[in-house]
Amino acid sequence: MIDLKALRENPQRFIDGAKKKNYTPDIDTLLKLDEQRRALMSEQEALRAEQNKLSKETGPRIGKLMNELSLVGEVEKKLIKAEIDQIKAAPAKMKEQITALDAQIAQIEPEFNAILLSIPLPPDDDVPVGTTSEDNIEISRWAPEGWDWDKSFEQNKGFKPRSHIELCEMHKMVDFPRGVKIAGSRSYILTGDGMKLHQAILRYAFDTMVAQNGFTPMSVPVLVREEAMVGTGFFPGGRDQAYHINEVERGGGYDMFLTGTGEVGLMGLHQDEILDESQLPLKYVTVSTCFRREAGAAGKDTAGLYRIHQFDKVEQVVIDVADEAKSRQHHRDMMGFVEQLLKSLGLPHRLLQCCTGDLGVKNADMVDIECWMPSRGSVDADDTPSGDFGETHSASRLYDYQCRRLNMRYRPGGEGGKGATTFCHSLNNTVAASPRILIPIIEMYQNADGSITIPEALVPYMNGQTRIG
RNA sequence: GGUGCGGUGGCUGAGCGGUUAAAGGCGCUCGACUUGAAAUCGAGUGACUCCGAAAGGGGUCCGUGGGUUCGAAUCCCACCCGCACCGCCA
Repeated sequence: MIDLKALRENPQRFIDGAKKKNYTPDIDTLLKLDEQRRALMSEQEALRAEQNKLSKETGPRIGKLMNELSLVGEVEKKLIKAEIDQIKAAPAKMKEQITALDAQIAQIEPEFNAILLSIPLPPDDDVPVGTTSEDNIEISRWAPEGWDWDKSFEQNKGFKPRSHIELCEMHKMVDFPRGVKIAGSRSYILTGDGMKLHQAILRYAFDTMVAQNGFTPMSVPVLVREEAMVGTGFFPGGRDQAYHINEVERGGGYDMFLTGTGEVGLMGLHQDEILDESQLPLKYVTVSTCFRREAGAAGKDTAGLYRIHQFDKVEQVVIDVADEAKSRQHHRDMMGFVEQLLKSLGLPHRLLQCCTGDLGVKNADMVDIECWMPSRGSVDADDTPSGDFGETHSASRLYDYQCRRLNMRYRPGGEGGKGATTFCHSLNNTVAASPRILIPIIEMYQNADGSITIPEALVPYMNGQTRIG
């Protein structure tokens, strides 16, 4: 959520920001509603103040009279009752007005909140302006020794690549038909070495974050309440992307949603808390199953392990003080951890600075990391794919947008600090999402005969196995 | 699923119709004592929001939402969450 005060002071900044991101929130209406709402509220507050003052004066008086009532005779009783009624009349009138104002405010509120929640965080000024992912800008790329970016896979390796789909079938690593039989389109079953490799990469990524990079390991719920989805900024915008467990319809108290990333659980941890500055930064890592409806992606990437409804992901999250420089440093660090991991796996990859149009509501800045996937890209006359990058990671910097929604604050000023409570900054980044990351691993480590060499770093996680097929 | 109890400030915990933003304790801040520290003593210390340059003032908040009442943390209803015991299942 954006800062309403900041919006009042400088609406243009948010109008421009939304435009750069290709969003069209009705900011004018919001400002109007905000003004109306505040006018009504201060009117109501004035009445309340008067009411409070009055009841402070008359309250004890009524109490005293009520007491006397039981002690006196019939004649006095009548007199006292009359006095009580008189005293009661004044605040009763005020109550009517207050209730009426209440109703007016309640009428404004739903639209007001809906617009406020939908206003995107303006992108940072150093984020390139653009409309689609086409406008993203490559920052850097890396490949292991022996890989020449100017040459095709065949020229590099001396043989034509097989796609991960072919390779998985060859070695019985994935059973697509049965996955579809059980769970429908975009479903799969990892089998044998496929499942082993999947577990190996997840465990390797997770262990690295914990043991080398100092992250605290956590488990998280993947079935969550709506508040967690709204709080982390995925709702209302991304409602279509989440599976919805309709518990209310069958008599339950509330509906639930399957999370599309461990970020929801990790960020939800400290919802509504005031943290001690000395606790920060919090660095969490989790591995969780992720669910995505892929609504709107019909017909896109239908084959293989690239775009699927369910996968597992190691996710890193950092929560720290509201300091832009620190946030930027965390962002770099978190990307560094991924690069380190990809280098240790020998996977060619690049960093892409996402343009404003590709950011989504909650990000001020986002960098995607893409691995080279030989089976992607265009196909030549010979039916050989050109290879292309495929997104495997996404590193987001959100300032306080998410923590504001989650009401996650800290007290600045050192131990037990005395400063005004401040919303934290948050960041998140993928560490490894599998099976998608199996695509570059399998395809880049294939040999001419179709066998697959296990990347050295994963061998310990494969019980010493060095080869598939 | 059944029964019982409970959800109050950064934490703990009292209050159970008006004098309650809410005792006490812990924590924290400042001060005194001390060579320094600990201990001790004294003072202070909720969040959010509106108006204001500030000083200051107003309002809201005792799980959430309704209701009763002139007035609700306190009474009533619904829901959410937690704990204990029983039952059932792993």
